[in-house]
Amino acid sequence: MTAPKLLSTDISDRIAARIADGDLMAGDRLPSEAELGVQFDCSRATVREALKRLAARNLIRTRRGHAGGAFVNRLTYDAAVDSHVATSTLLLSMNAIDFETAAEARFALERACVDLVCANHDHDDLMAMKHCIDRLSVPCDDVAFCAADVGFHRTFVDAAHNPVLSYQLAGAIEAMQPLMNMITYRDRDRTQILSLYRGLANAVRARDGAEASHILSQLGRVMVALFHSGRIRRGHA
Amino acid sequence: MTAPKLLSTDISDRIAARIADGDLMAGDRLPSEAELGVQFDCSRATVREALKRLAARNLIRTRRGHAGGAFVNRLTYDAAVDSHVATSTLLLSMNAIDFETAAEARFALERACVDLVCANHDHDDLMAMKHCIDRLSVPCDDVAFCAADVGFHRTFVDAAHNPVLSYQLAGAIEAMQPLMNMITYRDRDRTQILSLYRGLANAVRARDGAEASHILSQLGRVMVALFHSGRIRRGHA
DNA sequence: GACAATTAAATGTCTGACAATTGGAAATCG
DNA sequence: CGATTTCCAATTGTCAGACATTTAATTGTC
Repeated sequence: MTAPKLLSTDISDRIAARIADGDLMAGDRLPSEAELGVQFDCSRATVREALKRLAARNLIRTRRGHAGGAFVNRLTYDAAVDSHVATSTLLLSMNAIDFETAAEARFALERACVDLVCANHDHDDLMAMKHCIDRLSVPCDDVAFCAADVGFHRTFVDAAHNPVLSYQLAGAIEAMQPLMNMITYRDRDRTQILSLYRGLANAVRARDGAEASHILSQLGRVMVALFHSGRIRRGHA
Repeated sequence: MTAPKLLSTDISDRIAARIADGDLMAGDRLPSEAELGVQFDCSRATVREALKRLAARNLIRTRRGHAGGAFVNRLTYDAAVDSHVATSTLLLSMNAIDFETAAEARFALERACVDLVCANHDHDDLMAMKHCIDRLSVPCDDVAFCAADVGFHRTFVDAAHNPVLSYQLAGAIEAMQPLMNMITYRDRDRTQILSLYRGLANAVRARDGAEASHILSQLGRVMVALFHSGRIRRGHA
């Protein structure tokens, strides 16, 4: 007694399999909804529900009009990052992950980038990091500070010049933002964090991986300490 | 002139936002399709398309029958890993990532786990790693070898005892399997890899992070060399 | 040849209906 | 009274047909 598969899920699974197998390539056009209805021997409404599933997974996009229809999507890095971030955020929020676990994972992952960042970064990366630090230096509310903070970390990761790494890390970094948003930063907290960021940027410039790694570990400890020092706002944005 | 949002996507986005905000909690029941149709002033068909989108993203599940309806899902780690793996696999396959880039990212990420694995592993983890090595030691075809290989790496990562890390890494590890499946392993290749795995397991047992990290770097180089040595099968499974 | 009107093809939405499933309530039987 | 069966109502799953909307190609006109 397996689950009696619903018709619409069966259809979407079959089409998804053809895409994953490379049978349907990016850019290919699927038959029209009416034709698919004939092929799968079901109504257009059922086909549509199957297509909506695929569209939600970013596997296809639909265009209306004369030469419209459903087309197999090329999955871009941006779309994949969006999807990854959304899933990660929901996972953390729905499973009551404690801050230590999330922070431990995040800073471990960022340390994983250190060697590549030191090896591959260029002048533009350093400028981008400096720009983020400048943004963090001006007075602003906690939410804006956290948003700029996320920007700094993503800039750091991108400096590894490895898109797969950037994609994977984006999920970990962005998903932590809701947790970080709960922290109320005092001025001296911000000063301390900024000082560590400047140190990190300098270590990267000097291509000193050991120092950069060390600073990231410190950062992790500082964030956990901040979180546990009681300065927690309740009721997120 | 932003994109003229479709009604059904607008509805699914609004419901998704309520879930992400914690307004709708796991287990909560949404109004029936008919009621939602009244609320959003649209037909049931449109509501259904919106709900199918949410179902495809694992945000809700639907039950038929008397006390049925759409219920907010608790996003489990397993479901999140499945989604992450599917997205990562598609991303790599559709964007023609070169093996170096993917391998560089993967082994960097695994090195990120080394310290935690050495610190947190227990006896069960060591046994699980040994079991995977045993499976890799028996003669088998390349596909089975790769599958067992994936098992070893996931066991290693899980030994860090950080579910967030396991979740993130699963995407990187599993997504590389199709690329790994293209390699044809000679006996001496397998011997070399197994020897490195045994060394890794021993380093973990000895909680020697530096040695484990070193072995992982070696592994990365070996895999890239194997891939570039011309022993590539074409036409994946 | 350039521009406007027409048209055809396709998706987006609506309406109404029926089938399938499920949980609970009512009826029945021991 | 208690256990079992039957029935019923609520809800999703599917179907059929229609109309609205959008878009690109075609045709017609100047």
